[in-house]
Amino acid sequence: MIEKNLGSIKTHLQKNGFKLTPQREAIIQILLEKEKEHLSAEEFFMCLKRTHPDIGLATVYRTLEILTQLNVTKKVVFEDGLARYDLRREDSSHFHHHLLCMECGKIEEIYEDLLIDIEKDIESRYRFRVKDHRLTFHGVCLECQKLKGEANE
Amino acid sequence: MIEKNLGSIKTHLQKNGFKLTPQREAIIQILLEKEKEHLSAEEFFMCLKRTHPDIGLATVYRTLEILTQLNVTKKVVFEDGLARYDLRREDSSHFHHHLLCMECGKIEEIYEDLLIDIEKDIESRYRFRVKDHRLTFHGVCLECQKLKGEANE
DNA sequence: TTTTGTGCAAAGTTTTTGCAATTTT
DNA sequence: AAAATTGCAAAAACTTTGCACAAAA
Repeated sequence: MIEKNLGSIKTHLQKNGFKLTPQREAIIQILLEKEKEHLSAEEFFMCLKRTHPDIGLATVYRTLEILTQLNVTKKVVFEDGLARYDLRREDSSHFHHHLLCMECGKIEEIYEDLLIDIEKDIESRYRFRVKDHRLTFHGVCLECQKLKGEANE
Repeated sequence: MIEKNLGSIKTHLQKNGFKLTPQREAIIQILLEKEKEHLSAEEFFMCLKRTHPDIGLATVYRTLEILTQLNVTKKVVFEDGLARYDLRREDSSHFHHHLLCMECGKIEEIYEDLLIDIEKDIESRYRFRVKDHRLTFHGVCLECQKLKGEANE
């Protein structure tokens, strides 16, 4: 339902009774531009400084909260405790996982649904209605493996 | 390697050059007692108040950090941003996932490795050396489904 | 014109740190 | 005795909130 373009997100906001402000638009713009990054509120704020020097950090937080509520973004918190906001690819599905390098801190994204069968299994065996998930693999990325001169096990 | 009993964790601490203090012992005790809960540092602190009224919150944080470093505990952060510390079942494996109810906030644990094949796949296709993972399903637990009078879809 | 949103500053939370005193080994 | 650990209070880091003013519908 939600496409990853400015227009549809704007429409979606309005349909839900939210007003369209330049600040919100700018934040959505960043979201689309930096789709593969995993920006924190502070980082959004920094990105916006150039084009919107007057925007307040509180507005960034408030907007990201609305977008998360509207299922446009997904709030993800890793073990550092920082909240990050990722654009959701589609509305109903949730194919989106992370590979977090323990050496350099880099975060890669994976866009595959690895969990379809597992979710079905959880639903039937635990009688838990699954709506979403968070899956992150912690490990060492290829670059850091090379740097450490690791032999392939 | 690490068993879930006080003695072995104490030995493990000592082997790694950490001293054995009553505070640390008390924290490990709570960890073992409340194994199925997902206590934050503050909650550990509260639990300890009765038996160790003089313990400082900073000590709780410091000890939990050491235990995490030694792979005795696993730090888990959900979307509320609060750090929680779970006892690891075993040292090398990592069979431990969560079901987080979006209605009542309850956290259930699952002790099955659902991800063995997926991890192998990630290792070979992304060349990412997987060391650990975090998997949480967000959804509605059975009790809340009943409360809401949901029909089974 | 009514309602919602904004920026700012202040307050709230959670976690970390510096340091003198204390405890472990 | 030497080294590590503790509690406390202060600081840091991140996020939320109150409010008067501004902007959108």
